[in-house]
Amino acid sequence: MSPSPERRRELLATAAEVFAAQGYDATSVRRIADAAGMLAGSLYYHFDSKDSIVEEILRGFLDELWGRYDTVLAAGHEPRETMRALVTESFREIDRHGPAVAIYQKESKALAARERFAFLAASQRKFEQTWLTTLQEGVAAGAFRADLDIRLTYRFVRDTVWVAASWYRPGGRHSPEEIAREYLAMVLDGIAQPHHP
Amino acid sequence: MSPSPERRRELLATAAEVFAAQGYDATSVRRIADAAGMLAGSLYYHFDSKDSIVEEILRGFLDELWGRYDTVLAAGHEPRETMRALVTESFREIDRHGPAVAIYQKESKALAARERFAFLAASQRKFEQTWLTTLQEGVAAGAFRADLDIRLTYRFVRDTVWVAASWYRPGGRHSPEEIAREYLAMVLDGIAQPHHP
Amino acid sequence: MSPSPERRRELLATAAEVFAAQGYDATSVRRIADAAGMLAGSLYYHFDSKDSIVEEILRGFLDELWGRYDTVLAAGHEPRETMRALVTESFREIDRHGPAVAIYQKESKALAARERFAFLAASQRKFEQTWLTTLQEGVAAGAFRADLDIRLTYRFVRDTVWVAASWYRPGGRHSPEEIAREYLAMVLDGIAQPHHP
Amino acid sequence: MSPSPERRRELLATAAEVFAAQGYDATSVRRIADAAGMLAGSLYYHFDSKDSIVEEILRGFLDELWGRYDTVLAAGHEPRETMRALVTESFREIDRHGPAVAIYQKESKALAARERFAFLAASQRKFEQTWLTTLQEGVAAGAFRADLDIRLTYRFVRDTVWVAASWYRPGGRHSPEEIAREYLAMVLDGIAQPHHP
DNA sequence: CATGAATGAGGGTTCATTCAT
DNA sequence: AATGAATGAACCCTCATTCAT
Repeated sequence: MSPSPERRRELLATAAEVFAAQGYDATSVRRIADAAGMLAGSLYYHFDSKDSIVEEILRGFLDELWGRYDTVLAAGHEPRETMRALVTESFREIDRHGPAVAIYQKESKALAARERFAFLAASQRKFEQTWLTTLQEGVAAGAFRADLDIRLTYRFVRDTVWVAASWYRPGGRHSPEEIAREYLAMVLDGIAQPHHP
Repeated sequence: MSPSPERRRELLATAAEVFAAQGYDATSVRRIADAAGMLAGSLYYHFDSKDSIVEEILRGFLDELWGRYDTVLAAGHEPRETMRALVTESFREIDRHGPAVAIYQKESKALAARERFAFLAASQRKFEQTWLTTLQEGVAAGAFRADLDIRLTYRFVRDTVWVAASWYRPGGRHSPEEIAREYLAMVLDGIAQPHHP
Repeated sequence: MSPSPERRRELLATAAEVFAAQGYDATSVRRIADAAGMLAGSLYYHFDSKDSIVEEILRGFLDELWGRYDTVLAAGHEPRETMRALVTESFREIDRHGPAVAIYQKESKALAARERFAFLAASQRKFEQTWLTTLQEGVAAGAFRADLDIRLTYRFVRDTVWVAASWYRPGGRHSPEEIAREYLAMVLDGIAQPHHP
Repeated sequence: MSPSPERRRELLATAAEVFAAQGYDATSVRRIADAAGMLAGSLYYHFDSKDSIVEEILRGFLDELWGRYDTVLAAGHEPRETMRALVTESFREIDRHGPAVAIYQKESKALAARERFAFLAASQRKFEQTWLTTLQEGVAAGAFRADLDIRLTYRFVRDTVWVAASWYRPGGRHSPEEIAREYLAMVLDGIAQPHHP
């Protein structure tokens, strides 16, 4: 539609930041336009609607994420390594597209109920499948404890990873790889001192 | 203020469910009134404003929660037991007031910026203090690994616990105590099989 | 309707004060009820509606006023004395029912357009008639200047008298009779020093 | 703010007429929009709020008025001439901005209590100062009667001048200068035939 | 590309009024 | 006589969206 995809990308980045900071419903189109240095009406030259803006933000994020996830999964690692790679890619995604992830984390549940955002529900199902499979295979292979409640563990893992988007700031003290390592250490081996009485 | 606290409590429960399901900003006062079987204007006989409704929901939740937390902390357990008790109380609170916790989890960041909701920021600081202290004492006592990044661990723990409010349904397959146990097993001892190569 | 006319009169006095202080439209029924120490709905035991309250206030004021005016007019004084008596009665009315007069002064123009308040327009016409006649007779009798613009003078006189209700406080430094005397001195003989060059 | 001051001025004139006719509180924003041939919401493209509309109307009126008053006062006339000039300017202002003056006359007392409209109270104080000084100097110079009650006279003069806005119609039988002359004749020399027994 | 001006729906809220108790 | 609770209409205002320029 618009002849300048760069301007589009700039506007999407601006919108994502505002959406992430204030919430989708609480953010007015005018607020985004202000941040972009234009009038509200002018945004409609670039986008069809407010909905289409979040949609594009979320699709962009999920497309990129699944590109990386699929590469990881196609590599056919053993479960522990698969988990490590998925978690690392997730934190990298937070590093690259923090606002988009924050929007996904906060708004996707409400948005997914609407037809336009059915892709969110689809992605979520695929996500769940991926993790459940990985965890099950890990248990089967003896890499993970045999007494794990797989669904519960999946939920904990999923939430902790994404919720990091709400506090992570790029360029801060920890690189995404460091955070991933720390997180995996906690989840895999626990925070308790092993042979403590 | 209003001499019928029962009706108030009913209305607060109704409002909490709607807020939790749709988000605070996306929920109109009319929507709440519908769910309560009355007209929008009638809500204003019981409450001053939409803001005052969430405020009361959140204050009620935090007051009860801190009552229990303070009891735990006053008991002077060793760090591992303190952690166990705090996590268990948290899941119990989710069991009792799921919607309130979900609202807290999703909206408190945006709300806390407003003067009216300064108590949210205060509670958050106290929360952080409590966990950081518990973790530090645990490390000092040799109960937790010496190489923990305390702040990072705090964030992971905090988020995973509260985010459970978004999927937990009371009366489901798992009691809050079971979920707490499972969660603690994961966080304390990890999900990895201990002596796996 | 109500078996206690005293309570009614109290309530009317209270309402008149609030209406005078804040304006009819800006005053809510609840505000009046607050001032009377009851709930808004309870007022409807005594009165049919908000309109009926002002109506009763204004009718009471005009009935009393016209009672006095009619007595003055029936006395058949010469024009100057008639004017003096009318002005004095007006300031006495302000002294007795200041709030009612203030309401009349501020709201009657807007209210008079409505059928229910047609008596206001009727009173205004009678008022105008009375003053025009008095002034004309005064001119004819040589008591007032021959070159007066009667209608203009009527308007000035009418407005200045009633507008005093907006600042007059009973029990203040000036009695209504004093104010009337001062006012008449100004209007009849002017404020200028007679033989000033 | 808005780059089309003409439209703004048109809308302000329309709003002033409606406010003057019905009263500020009794006038809905929708009513103004109707009179302007647009929808209620559209007014908010031009103005921040209903309050800001009256504010701009009243500020415009007072700014212009004080511009003229200050010129008169700076000329250093003798008291009688000052009074004549002030009254004449007042009626001219009514001629030019009748609705604004009518709003000022009817609503300023209630509005002045609010912080936003503090400039009304300030103007009123300056107004009072100006008239009291003029009258006092007139008495001192022997131009006005020595036995005048200055404050009382000020109130009468102030009210009669402004209250004329409630009946004056531009383009009618009397020019503002004629009305001023008639008014001054009454106030200065009285309406009584001088040597009447 | 962007603006200026408007629309129409819906937002939170207030209010006069009603009525069973 | 008065309360407690509710109604329904209207209020001021915000918002996503449109479109001629």
